[in-house]
Amino acid sequence: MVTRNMSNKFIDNPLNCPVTRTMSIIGGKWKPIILNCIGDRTIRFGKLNQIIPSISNKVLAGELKELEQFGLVHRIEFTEMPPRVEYSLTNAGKSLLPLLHELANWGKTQTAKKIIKEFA
Amino acid sequence: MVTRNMSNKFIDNPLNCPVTRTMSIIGGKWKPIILNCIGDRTIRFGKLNQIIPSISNKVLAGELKELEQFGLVHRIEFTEMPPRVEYSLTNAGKSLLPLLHELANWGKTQTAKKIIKEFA
DNA sequence: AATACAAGTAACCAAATGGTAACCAGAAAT
DNA sequence: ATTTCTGGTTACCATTTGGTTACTTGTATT
Repeated sequence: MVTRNMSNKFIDNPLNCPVTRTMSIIGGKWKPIILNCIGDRTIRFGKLNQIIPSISNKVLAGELKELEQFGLVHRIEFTEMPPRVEYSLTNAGKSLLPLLHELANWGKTQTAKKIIKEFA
Repeated sequence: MVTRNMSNKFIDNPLNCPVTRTMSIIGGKWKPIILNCIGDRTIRFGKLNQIIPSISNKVLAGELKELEQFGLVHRIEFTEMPPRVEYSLTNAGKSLLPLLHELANWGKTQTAKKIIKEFA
């Protein structure tokens, strides 16, 4: 199995393609939104759930756990009752912010809005 | 259903979130790779299939059809035998190139490579 | 007469993803 | 005594996505 990218370099495996790597890390329905929502602040689980009410807490918990395993998100658990958990981006996570910003910017264009309007 | 983005604006529908819009247009396993592979050139179906051998021609055909419907890809069919079809990016499609470039760049970082190595 | 070519399509199947609803802990407030 | 608070987990189900194989078309070559 051989993949070749735009500059005609051979790639023996899809994960050697940089675009594929990025997408397999932050692709999916919720990850970029979550990362973007955390941004530069420290935020509690419940607050995230408020800001993105259309995500179920099961899925939110799962995505956050994955992002934490990837080292993109930092999780601090306070052993209180009721529990408190705070999330923030690690430096690796913050390195994604410019990309996420571009993602958001393109989504603001008329082009994007028109496509969504027509097909969603 | 109400979503609020980083700047704390309310969003009554996930598709009012720019990040979600972009992801629902170019997200998925293959679309960003295909767009990036087309880039600034005109390219035949078979050539794309050579460059991305790990995609089945059924899926490649489907993704290209969607991208064409979105107005991101231009398709010219020559009525010859055997058939010839050429794909290129429309201006709307080309407006994605900076974003795709950023996507690729982040995928080239050590951070990305390390995550892939550990979890794929 | 059979085979190859390019660009798909059709039928079918497997896996990943996402969603729902119920439940848990242990202290504090009603 | 019951309800509330938070940050989850579990079991289960539906949808979406992606993948495999075989087939088509008309001309040209072996």
